[in-house]
Amino acid sequence: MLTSSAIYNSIKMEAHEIDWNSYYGDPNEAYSTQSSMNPSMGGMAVMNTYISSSSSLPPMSMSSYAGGAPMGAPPPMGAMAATASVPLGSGIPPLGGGLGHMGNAVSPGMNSMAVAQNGTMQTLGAYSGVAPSVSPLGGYGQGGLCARAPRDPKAYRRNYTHAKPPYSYISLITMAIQQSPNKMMTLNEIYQWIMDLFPFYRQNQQRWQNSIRHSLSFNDCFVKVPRSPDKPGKGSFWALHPESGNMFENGCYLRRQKRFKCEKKIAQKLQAQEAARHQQDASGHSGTTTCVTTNVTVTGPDTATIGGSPSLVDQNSPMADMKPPARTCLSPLRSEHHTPSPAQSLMSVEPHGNNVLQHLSLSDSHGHLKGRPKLL
DNA sequence: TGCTGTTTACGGGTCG
DNA sequence: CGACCCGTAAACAGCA
Repeated sequence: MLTSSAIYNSIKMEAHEIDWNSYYGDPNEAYSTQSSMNPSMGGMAVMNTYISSSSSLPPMSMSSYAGGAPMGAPPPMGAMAATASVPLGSGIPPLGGGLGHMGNAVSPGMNSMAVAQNGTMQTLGAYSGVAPSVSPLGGYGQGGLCARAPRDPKAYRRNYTHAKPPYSYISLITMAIQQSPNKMMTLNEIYQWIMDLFPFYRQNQQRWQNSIRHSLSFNDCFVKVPRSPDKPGKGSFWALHPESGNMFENGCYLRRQKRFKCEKKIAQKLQAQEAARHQQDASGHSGTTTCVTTNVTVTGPDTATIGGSPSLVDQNSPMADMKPPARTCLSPLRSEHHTPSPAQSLMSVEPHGNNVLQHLSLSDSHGHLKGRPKLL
């Protein structure tokens, strides 16, 4: 069984390591850790109530997740441990055995919330180590790091349930997608998943949902998977770019170490801009007979979209050049064991029955992680 | 009409 | 201090 200290040791903290157990010494505190609920939870000792418990969940229509695995009401924490086919803490690698691993290890019947919570369990380890500047806690709860103690700590802690989680939207989306059976979700499912887990996001929905949409579109690490004709509905599925695997290194979901960028996509964008510039130049020199030729290659309606049609992912498509990342398993979303990459997962559910993403695993990658190559 | 998706812009925070 | 990441707002287009 993993002890909380084992989890602490296994996760690279964003900043300082804080012993929340000692801070929340009072088990009756609203924000005490939940290890007392079930000893078998092991590492759950570091879990706090940023994650919604079942009791706090309002009745809401649970959408059916991709793959048809219905998401029921989250079970109590104790039930989670009891229903998990893999005893929590026993088969989980000390590092990198988070969402991705659990998402595949648990029985399909086990609701995805449990998986998510299991996965977040480790994430919260990093969470508890969040730097004051990053955490919504501010200086709160930082023990010796606390710049100014709240006048009424208990009252503060009670509001803590609905405090904003320290995860970026990209992290949340990544977690949501990773925990889904098919490693892809619709926009609405992502909304639901986030709201189910984090009460904070049940308010101001317009604001953060706009950010979610922006994140999905703007970040190359998310790819759109069109619906199959036999699965009509609104919106496409969203999956993780196969190359985006190590955005969150060392289990830290607070801030990406590297930003995933698809080089080919960038190149195409530059080419398009170049072409536009040439065209503008050409029109500006309309008196001349100069013939401007460009090398712009049209690769499809949306270079970030995959699986739309057999011809969509061709050799010119950025997706055609993707391959599963070399997994050294640093993120809790990935497993030491062979967790199917998002691409591999998608292969089994590709809407049109084409192994579109097979391309991804066969050809060289043009995707890369841009940004700080160095870890914390 | 509302949702989904894309894009641009801007400001704040973090890191080397 | 610059580069980068992130959150937010907003405008716009397409679609069910």
